[in-house]
Amino acid sequence: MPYSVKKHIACQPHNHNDCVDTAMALARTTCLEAGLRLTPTREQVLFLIWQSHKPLGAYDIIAQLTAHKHEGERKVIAPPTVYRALEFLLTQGFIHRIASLNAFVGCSLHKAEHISQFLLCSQCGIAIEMDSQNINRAIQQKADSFGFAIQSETIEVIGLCSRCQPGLSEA
Amino acid sequence: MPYSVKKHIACQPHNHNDCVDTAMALARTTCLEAGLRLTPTREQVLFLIWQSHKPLGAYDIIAQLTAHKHEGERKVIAPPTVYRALEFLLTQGFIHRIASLNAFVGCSLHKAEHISQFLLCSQCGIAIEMDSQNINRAIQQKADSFGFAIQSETIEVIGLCSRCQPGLSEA
DNA sequence: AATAATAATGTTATAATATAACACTTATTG
DNA sequence: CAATAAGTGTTATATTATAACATTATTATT
Repeated sequence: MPYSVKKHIACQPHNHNDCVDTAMALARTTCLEAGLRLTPTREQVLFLIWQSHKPLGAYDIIAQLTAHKHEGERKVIAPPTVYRALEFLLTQGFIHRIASLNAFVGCSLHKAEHISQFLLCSQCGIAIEMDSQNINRAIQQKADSFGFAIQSETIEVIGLCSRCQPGLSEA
Repeated sequence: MPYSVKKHIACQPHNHNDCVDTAMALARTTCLEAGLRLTPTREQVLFLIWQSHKPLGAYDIIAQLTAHKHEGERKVIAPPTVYRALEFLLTQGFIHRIASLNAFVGCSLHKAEHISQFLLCSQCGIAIEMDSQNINRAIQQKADSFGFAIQSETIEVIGLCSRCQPGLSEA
């Protein structure tokens, strides 16, 4: 691997618990400050999404919530419950929806904008969130040239991450 | 509207039959040269997609095929038939799938690459295909920096087209 | 604290999108 | 013309998402 290639945190060994903790803490703080309610359901859904290293489907979340329920609890989590939590988390910018995968992933940027730029590995499934001003500018420029007013963006680049390419397995 | 704003062909009054004819002719030629079969089903599906000014859902196509069948024909078009045709057309690059809409739209560029860049109007539904080398470069650059090998791209920018913005209705 | 208003969740049903599996037919090849 | 491959028909079902209405929990108001 060329020296100039930097590895995304998601592609390096790291203590993912820290990522999760940071994200959860940020969500709690943000909700507290904005007077929004990070209810147990919403918090659990956010946690499960963050804990996963890959984008998680809504029904995966349902399955995990059902599996992880406490002993003696009888409740079955139905789709609307999860989809409502997802909608809340999306609106707050805590997660992104990956349209090409019908799945959801934690937002690792602390911005309110509805811009979503991802590299998605077709082999291991990892999602690397980009934050490229060059991409933003290029898109803005092209949209301007058509008199098009941008509301939101879905940028999903499918390919092979550095770890999944033959001959690029070493750091 | 500022003078610098160019209008996409799709946003201008134009004889869309010409667009459709050109696209169909290109598909026929391409298939002929490549030894591929543009069967009646595939041709009909491509035609319906091109005829539509908005991205078309698979079940819209099924409905139209069923409605447009000739008198006396008894055949019911089932989902697999249409999805197979869609897969063929996608593979050949004759159409694109818009992931954020679960819909399909004709490819107005004559390139084999699996790059898909669209401006999608959230009001009128129009799909404007972009072909920006600046966007490509910016994405390629960012992908390179992560050692990520691009296979395909889904670039979908949602917003308001020039015709759907208040105060921008005149040419 | 009791009440009203609001927000969130539970529940049932169903809509919308997509594919698996196998049978059958049509086209192409040798 | 048989053998093979390619395409389609058919049935069933998987997957993703939402509508509609009842119930519970939270917050604000008397």
